[in-house]
Amino acid sequence: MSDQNPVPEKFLKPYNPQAIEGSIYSAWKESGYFNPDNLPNERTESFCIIMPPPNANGSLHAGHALFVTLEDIMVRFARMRGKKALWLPGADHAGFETQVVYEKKLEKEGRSRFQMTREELYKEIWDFTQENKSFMEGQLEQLGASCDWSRMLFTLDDRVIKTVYDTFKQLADDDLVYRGARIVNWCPKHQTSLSNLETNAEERTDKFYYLKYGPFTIGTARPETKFGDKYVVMHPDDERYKEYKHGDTFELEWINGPITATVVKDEAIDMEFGTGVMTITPWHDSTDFEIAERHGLDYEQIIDERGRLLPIAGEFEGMKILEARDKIIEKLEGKGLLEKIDENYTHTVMTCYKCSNLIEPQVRKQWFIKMMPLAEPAIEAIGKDKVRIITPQHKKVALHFLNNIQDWNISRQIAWGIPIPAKICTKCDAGFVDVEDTVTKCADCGGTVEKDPDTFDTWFSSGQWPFITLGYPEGNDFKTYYPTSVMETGHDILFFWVARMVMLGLYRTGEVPFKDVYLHGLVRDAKGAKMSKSKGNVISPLEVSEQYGTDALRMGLVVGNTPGTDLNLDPQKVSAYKKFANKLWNVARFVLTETTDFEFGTEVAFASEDEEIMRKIDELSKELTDDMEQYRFHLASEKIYHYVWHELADKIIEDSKPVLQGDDERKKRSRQATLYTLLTTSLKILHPFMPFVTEEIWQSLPQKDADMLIVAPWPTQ
RNA sequence: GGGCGUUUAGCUCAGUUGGCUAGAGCAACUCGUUUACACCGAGUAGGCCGGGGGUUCGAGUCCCUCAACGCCCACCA
Repeated sequence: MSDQNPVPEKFLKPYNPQAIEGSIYSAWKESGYFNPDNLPNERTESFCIIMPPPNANGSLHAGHALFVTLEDIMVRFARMRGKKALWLPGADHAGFETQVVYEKKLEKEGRSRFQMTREELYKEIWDFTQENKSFMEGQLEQLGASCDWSRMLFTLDDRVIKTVYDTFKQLADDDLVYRGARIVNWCPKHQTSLSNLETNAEERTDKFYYLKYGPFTIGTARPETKFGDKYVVMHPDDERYKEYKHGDTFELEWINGPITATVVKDEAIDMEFGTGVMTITPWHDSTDFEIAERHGLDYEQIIDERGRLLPIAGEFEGMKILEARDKIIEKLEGKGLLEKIDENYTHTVMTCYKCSNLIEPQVRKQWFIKMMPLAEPAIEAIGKDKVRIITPQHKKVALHFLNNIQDWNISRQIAWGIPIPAKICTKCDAGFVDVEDTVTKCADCGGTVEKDPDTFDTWFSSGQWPFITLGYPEGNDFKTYYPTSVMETGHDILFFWVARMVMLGLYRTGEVPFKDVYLHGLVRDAKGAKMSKSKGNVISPLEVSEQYGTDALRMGLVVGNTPGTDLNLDPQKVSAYKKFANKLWNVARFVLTETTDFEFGTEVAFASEDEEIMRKIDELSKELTDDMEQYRFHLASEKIYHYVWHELADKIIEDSKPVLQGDDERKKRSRQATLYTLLTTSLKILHPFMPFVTEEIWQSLPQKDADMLIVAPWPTQ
């Protein structure tokens, strides 16, 4: 046997991912092919994915590994199919999230953000994120992300801020921005307001107190808010209280002495609940706030931003609400105003999604965006599949959200974020949008103005990410790649991010930001439990990648993972795909060993059984292409796995042994050519899923149609 | 209180528009040191596809209903 195509020695040992992944990634990077401007051959059709920018505040977790895998599969597939394929990476400053992470770090060091100036804090968090950002880029590389690093963008880069300001100004000019005293979700620990989406509803069992309030009995779970209550509210149709008229006043003895109360009739009252009568605390309760707004009632702050009682509480001033509660009840009991206590009252309370502390609603002046005018075009786009959410259940959920959308509070009282370009009057508290920084005095009262100290909700800028990253309005990338092909992200941020990108994208550019939406689920542990540090079941994708190889990790994340549903990451499953990588390695070894004497470039007379074998892989390729176009990666990956192992290796190779060792030269040559084609085709269709091992094998092929597999033509091209 | 989803082999899950004699990985069992691979091969066992009803020549797949579990949204003091 002549040896014109020698088999590289590396094939004599089992496949070792750790030894080759780094150098393969470097080779791709140096090739420049991650940047679509450098791709070979003329490419007319463009393809673009904007990466959901990972938060620059820690390591990548399993969810990141999943999105990298899915998006990398899509972009590699598009690249091989001859498209101008761009995957644009980013890093997110992640406002509140990062500030919370940093505060914890400060806490560990025995420091606190409240002892620092905003500037000091900002500077420190900036350095912290920059460090994390480069760390994170290395981790994305480890996972094989074939994204275009030359277009990398950070969410606090100047270009981002400029575009965000332009959008804010346009919204203001269109009368879609207002500053209003509204009740907001206030977290006393984090000292900021939060959007509704940033709170959790938690069921709790608390005491429910029945208190004598003049001639009435009122029920409350929060006696500490009742100091200023001077309105007593009941349903207009409640027969029990028909003798009391709206506007009646009466004197009564209350916590800290006699007060005058006024009767209010409002339909918000549930006659079945408690006694059907309640007093209201408009400053600290959203229902109460709305009742007060409807009737033009007074409201007064009882609890400060730290969760302590204000002077109105008299002797209780300065106490934390929970400490005060029992003492207040004691006093009420002493005065004979406590009627009874229901010990097993269950209700839902709002908690901060980060610290789980009780949300203390507060009335504050905040910037809001009117959402209905923005939501309407988005409802149409999603309803008519101009933005096609490929999982029908999420389409329904998104439409439901948009149809019931409420105005969006975009003010955050934190340092880490994009400052709101606005001025506030120091005298009358009026607010003015001021992107050009030209407002010097109050237009209402002539008073002096100061910069608004608040920052934007981070999702306000993130919501503009697709068109910002592509350089709207003038950038060439915007013209080439917008609307982008697909947005792939976690279903948990459908409202936070996806819906807002659709609304703001349509608002700003008049076009949808992406044509398709692929939502993946939560990555859970092997048994389906949610990963958490406290449970100790967190699986680090980077460790898994080091142990089994990135290709195996990727297969473990994608095989059987139906779009939109949660996925269990099982190291045993990943281990199985490590074996598969080795299987492929040995298939390559076999084929290369058996074709050392094959003369490439000469005519082959194929035997009919070989034509049949090749027809089958062509069929498979077509089927896979269809699956991939329809985002059925979970099926495509499994089919390739099955083909390579149980068809190519178990059957075709086994059946080939006698042919290759036989003395029919024509048949042998035909089979050699066939096996070689099966190998190259398998490498191609497997490459989006297992990029490293396939590229490593490709580099050792004596005959190929592209220097690198990453740009090799897809079999059906 | 609304909405969405899940229920298929011991475990974790696939099963795309109804054609399935229901699959995969892991686990289990039997055999096998055949020069691609022991990170292996050949084979075996294991499921009234949550319950009930319906549509259909045909249902894991469509419709109704019940049950269990899960998720999301929501201002009951």
